[in-house]
Amino acid sequence: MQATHRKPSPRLTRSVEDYLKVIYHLSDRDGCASTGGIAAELEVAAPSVSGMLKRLSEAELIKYVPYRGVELTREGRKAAVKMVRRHRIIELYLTKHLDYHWDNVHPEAERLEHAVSDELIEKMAVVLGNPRYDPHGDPIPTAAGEIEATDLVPITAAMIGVKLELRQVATQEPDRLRYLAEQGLTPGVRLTVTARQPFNGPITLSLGASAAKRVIGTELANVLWCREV
Amino acid sequence: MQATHRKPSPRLTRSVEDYLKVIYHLSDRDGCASTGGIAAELEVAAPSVSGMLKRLSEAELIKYVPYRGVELTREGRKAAVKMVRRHRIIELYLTKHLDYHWDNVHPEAERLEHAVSDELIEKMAVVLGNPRYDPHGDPIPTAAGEIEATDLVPITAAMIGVKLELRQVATQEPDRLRYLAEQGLTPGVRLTVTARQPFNGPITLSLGASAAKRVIGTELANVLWCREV
DNA sequence: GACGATATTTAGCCGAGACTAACTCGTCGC
DNA sequence: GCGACGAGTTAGTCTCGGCTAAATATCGTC
Repeated sequence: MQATHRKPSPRLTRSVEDYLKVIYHLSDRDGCASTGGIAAELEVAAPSVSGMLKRLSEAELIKYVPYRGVELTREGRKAAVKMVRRHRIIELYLTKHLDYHWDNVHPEAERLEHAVSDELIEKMAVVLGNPRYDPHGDPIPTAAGEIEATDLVPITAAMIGVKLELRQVATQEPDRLRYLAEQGLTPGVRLTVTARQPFNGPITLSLGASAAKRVIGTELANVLWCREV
Repeated sequence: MQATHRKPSPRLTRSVEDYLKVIYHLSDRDGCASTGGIAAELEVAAPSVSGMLKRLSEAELIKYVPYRGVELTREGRKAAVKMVRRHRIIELYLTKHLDYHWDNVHPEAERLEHAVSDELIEKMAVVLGNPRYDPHGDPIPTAAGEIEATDLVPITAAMIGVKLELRQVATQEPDRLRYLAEQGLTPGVRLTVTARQPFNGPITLSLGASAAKRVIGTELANVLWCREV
């Protein structure tokens, strides 16, 4: 009788926000989130996760069947998407206005996202012109909580010869990001796969207007998501 | 033998940062910080303060004599001044670049100051041109931890007829700040006290180039700090 | 110099969120 | 259909930073 009619939003703790965000991302990627997966992502021990899942479940932010798995409730998803919006707006703001780069902005955003108010996020969004993508090409959810469904393929799965646009770079590792930027592989660039070696061998790309060649290994190629143009 | 030769800076908690900052401000204002004063400022119960003071003392961030009082150590003061720098840079940044105003910027800065990195603060400082004062006229400590000694008098203590510059507005209350701004009483403005009613009565000011008159009560006048020009 | 008012500390408690050690469930191989 | 193994949970502990109630110290007053 007390659970259905209101939400005073008593401000979630930093930890809770982190768990929700990770559950959201893992569900998105793998279809579900496991205790072990969450533990690995947050770098905590598995029993800590079990404990938190129980609390989140009581707060009705997740649906949790022990030994089975975990799923966000509507409210939990809302909170998670809000964190994603915060994170991506902050990343974009820092790169556009405060001399951060796509390879070092992640940790700063990771801390700020728990401290900013809704008001500040919306002010940043206004200054940025209500942007739709962050520096890595990830879509920014709207203030209402809607997020664009991405329909991208990893470059490793693209057909040879098809004209592609690089849309998303799915890694946070500074070294890789720096290397990719040096190679001109940033969101928005046009490219075509011109060759692919067998047995997960390197992929050859033809890049942009200059048609410059690039050869990259599959490990790196797997973080490059494209769409046909 | 373990205390004198290094400081790995294991990153203070949010609470510790808050306590140090409050102790710094109270010592600055009253000459010393009492348990009760700290408790009132942080809106926690007195025993919570006692407990924290013990911990801070063990961490050698304060010198603490039970029942007597508390004083920052060199290291504690350094940490406190760093928080002051953060707070004031953030306040100025938000007002200059993100459409905040001096009457609503304080709570936002209060949360952000615990989340930002040194790097972000220095980037903000660069964008702001290494500013020396925040929106309320408070001096911003340097990155090295030096803070300008202010030698100001409250307008209630100023002599009649002397030309003054309003330098600092020492309140955070939104209503008061809004009212003062409406009256044109913001840092930098020139003014002269033209009359003062007895028994802590209102003070009459002549303001800026226009010589406009303003009458304000002592309570408000006490937050206006000036220097002779 | 004793007394009462006020400030402060101690004692004991709680919840969040982490940990390790030990137990249990689910699943896969035979 | 039974075991074994790995993933997940329970049990028990810890620290931080709050709280209330009760004890104690300090200080101003007579």
